[in-house]
Amino acid sequence: MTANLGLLLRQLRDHGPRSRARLATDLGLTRSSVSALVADLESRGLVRSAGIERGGMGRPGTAVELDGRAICGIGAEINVNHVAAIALDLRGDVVAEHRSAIDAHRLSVTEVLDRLAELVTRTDDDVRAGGATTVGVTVGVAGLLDRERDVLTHGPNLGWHDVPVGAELRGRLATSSPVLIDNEGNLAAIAEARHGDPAHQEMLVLFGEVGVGGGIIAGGQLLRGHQGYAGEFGHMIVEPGGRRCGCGRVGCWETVAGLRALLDAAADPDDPVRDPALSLDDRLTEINRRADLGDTRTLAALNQVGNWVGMGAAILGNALNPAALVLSGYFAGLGHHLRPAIEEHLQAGILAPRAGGTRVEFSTLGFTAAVRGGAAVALDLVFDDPSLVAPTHALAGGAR
Amino acid sequence: MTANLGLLLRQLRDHGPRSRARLATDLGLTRSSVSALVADLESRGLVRSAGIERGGMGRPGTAVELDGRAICGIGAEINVNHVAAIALDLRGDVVAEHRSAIDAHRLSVTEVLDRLAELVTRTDDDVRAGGATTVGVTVGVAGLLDRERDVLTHGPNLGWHDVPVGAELRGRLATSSPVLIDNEGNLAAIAEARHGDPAHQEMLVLFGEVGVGGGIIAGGQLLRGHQGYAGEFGHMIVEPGGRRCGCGRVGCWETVAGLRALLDAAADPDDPVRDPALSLDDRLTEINRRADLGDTRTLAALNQVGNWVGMGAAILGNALNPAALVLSGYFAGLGHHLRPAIEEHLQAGILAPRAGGTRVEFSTLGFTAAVRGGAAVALDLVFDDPSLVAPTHALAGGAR
DNA sequence: CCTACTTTGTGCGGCATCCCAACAAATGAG
DNA sequence: CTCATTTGTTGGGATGCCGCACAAAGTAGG
Repeated sequence: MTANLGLLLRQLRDHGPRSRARLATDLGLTRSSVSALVADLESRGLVRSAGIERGGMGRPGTAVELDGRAICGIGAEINVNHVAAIALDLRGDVVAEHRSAIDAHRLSVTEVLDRLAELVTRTDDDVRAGGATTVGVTVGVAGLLDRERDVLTHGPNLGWHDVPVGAELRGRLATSSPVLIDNEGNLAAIAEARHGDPAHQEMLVLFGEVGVGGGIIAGGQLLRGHQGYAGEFGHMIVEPGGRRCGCGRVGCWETVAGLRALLDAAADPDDPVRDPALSLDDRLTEINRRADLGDTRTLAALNQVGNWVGMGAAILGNALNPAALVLSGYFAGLGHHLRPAIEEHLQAGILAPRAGGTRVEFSTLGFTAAVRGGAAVALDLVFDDPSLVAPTHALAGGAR
Repeated sequence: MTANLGLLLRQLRDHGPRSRARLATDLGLTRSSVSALVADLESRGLVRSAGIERGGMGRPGTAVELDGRAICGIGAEINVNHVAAIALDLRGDVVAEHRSAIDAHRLSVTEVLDRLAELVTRTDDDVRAGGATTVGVTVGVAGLLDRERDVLTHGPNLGWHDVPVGAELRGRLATSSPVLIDNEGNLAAIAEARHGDPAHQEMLVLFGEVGVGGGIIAGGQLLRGHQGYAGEFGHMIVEPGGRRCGCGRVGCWETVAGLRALLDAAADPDDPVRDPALSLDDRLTEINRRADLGDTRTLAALNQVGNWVGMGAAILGNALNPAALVLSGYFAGLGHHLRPAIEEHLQAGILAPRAGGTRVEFSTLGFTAAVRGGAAVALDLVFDDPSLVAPTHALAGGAR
């Protein structure tokens, strides 16, 4: 069984370096089994020794830690304003990162895919230059995917329909490693789950940009739903008879909690913070500045959006009872000013006492969450079955 | 590894009797392994031969099926109007059933628990009389549970607070088998998942009574959330500034989709369909009768409730993308008249094309869903680890 | 400094589980 | 009646894990 190999690797990822003896008690295995497993993983270059670990009486242990030098996973992203790619090693450290600003509405599908393929190729070259191997590529796309047919069926924000992103990219990359496609919000959720407190096996991630998406982490794993459409929080109808949404319906959550709703309330149309030509980070910084100075209109807008975010989050909190509500994307950048309204509505709207123990957290990953999640999905191939990585030294046994 | 033992048992449960060869291809094992596993399970009395299975060329196979005679699981329920217990065998067939009408508001906690314990004891006696063994008891309660401390913390409908239901019942039962407690709506969801199409590994169950509860089935398993409070759909706030709810808040879903909302809209206060002394089944039958006759007030009330049910379900559908939306409890009894409004709002409110493939179904389990789910949870102990059941014949190997 | 004790990591025999290959059994096709 | 096909069983072998014993490397205390 190769299962315990992955189990051990995950334990090191989620809880950091530790001795073989500690691993044995943590995983319910014997020390001898762990020794054998560690030797196997070491021969594949996935773990290494990390110095002596003193602790009280008895012989000190030699800590084992993840070794990031052997393999990498690549995550990529196609968004309205940019394409990007990142490579993470087994430890989750950034090995390479490339990003390119685009305007998806002015470029053809082919051109966008060409750009992305170039970024991924450059990233893969960086990985190889470092002596590592890429085990997989996962591309996040803003839209609804048919993961069985490997096609982006509806990408309203991109203006794309029925694009076989995976196949197109595979053709351009000429790589042997698997190329997967996934939903942008889902990947962001995976990244937050990896990056946050590992005790939070149940979390709800809200990713705010122009739209509002996200993902549900249940039992430590992403909840995808029947056709992979789970997490389309932005289109929950929370205000019947409210504003019209880009999706054609009326009263969707993202019409009151999305970036546009905030900007409409906070600034006049000719205000620079509403200029799409400026970088989003700069615009958010300006909004924060105004709020810090006590500008009433800005504060009112933030309060209003925070109220709506909290209301929607409370609905989801009653349904899902997450341990943490992670706010990512533009929500994170304005977290300080949004928190009071969000927490107030969460407390008020959730049945369970003290909001069911749901903590409100703001992401520190910024807008790289989606690509990081993509890389994590690629790396999961190895965490699921470490025997995929061939042994390097001619040491112990063959590759299964 | 005992894992494949349970895997095989589940396969038989979910997909019916089949030959060893078929099991081998289904599960990705070899025929020889399956033979050994079946022999093991047979020695424990969990499976048996079920005649010859002809199919085309070659030697016919001997089908293997679940054997219900060895063990049973017991499910029980504490509700405002009744306590109940049921015993299901491994096949899911009803072996014994007992029910007792009560009024929880007029009885003390002790009296209610005494009543329930008596029902469970009688059910267990029936199981034993049939020559079977009870492997576990699961009690469903209408309220919020702290499953770690094994306590019902908040049961507003029952008027209970901080009652250690599990411990109290264990004291009264003097049985060695484990006694678990769980949320009523969650257990109903589990029962629906077992009873419905096994392909529906992702489903959303709404259980309507005075309150509205339910559960989320994701990946074939119940989603419990951080503290086990997931599925409290009734208290999602869908109508800010709406009606006051029993929970103290305003605009909860169950104030517009619960039984009381329907009755308020459909009948005057002195109408017999609003008489709590009459059985709920009879009152629902009367409502159906009026609707069938075309009574405009009744139809309008059903339409209005159906609209709210559909709206709430659409919110959850966007978040969860289930394969099926199962309506249970009083929704099921009025399914015929509720369906059009529900489906209309589901189609309108879900972003994914054709509502993400979510089918609307009405439960056929009636108000027994919760107890059946409880029994199923108890039986899961065996499906998780069939080696818990000691071999009966002095045949092959010891019990691990 | 030396001994007793504690904890870590490794080597070896044994057991359980599963796969592979071969073979007997039961049936349909010709 | 013979052959092809599929099923179920048997025995040999590989693998992964456990249990146990033992060496290694430290602390505590005299």
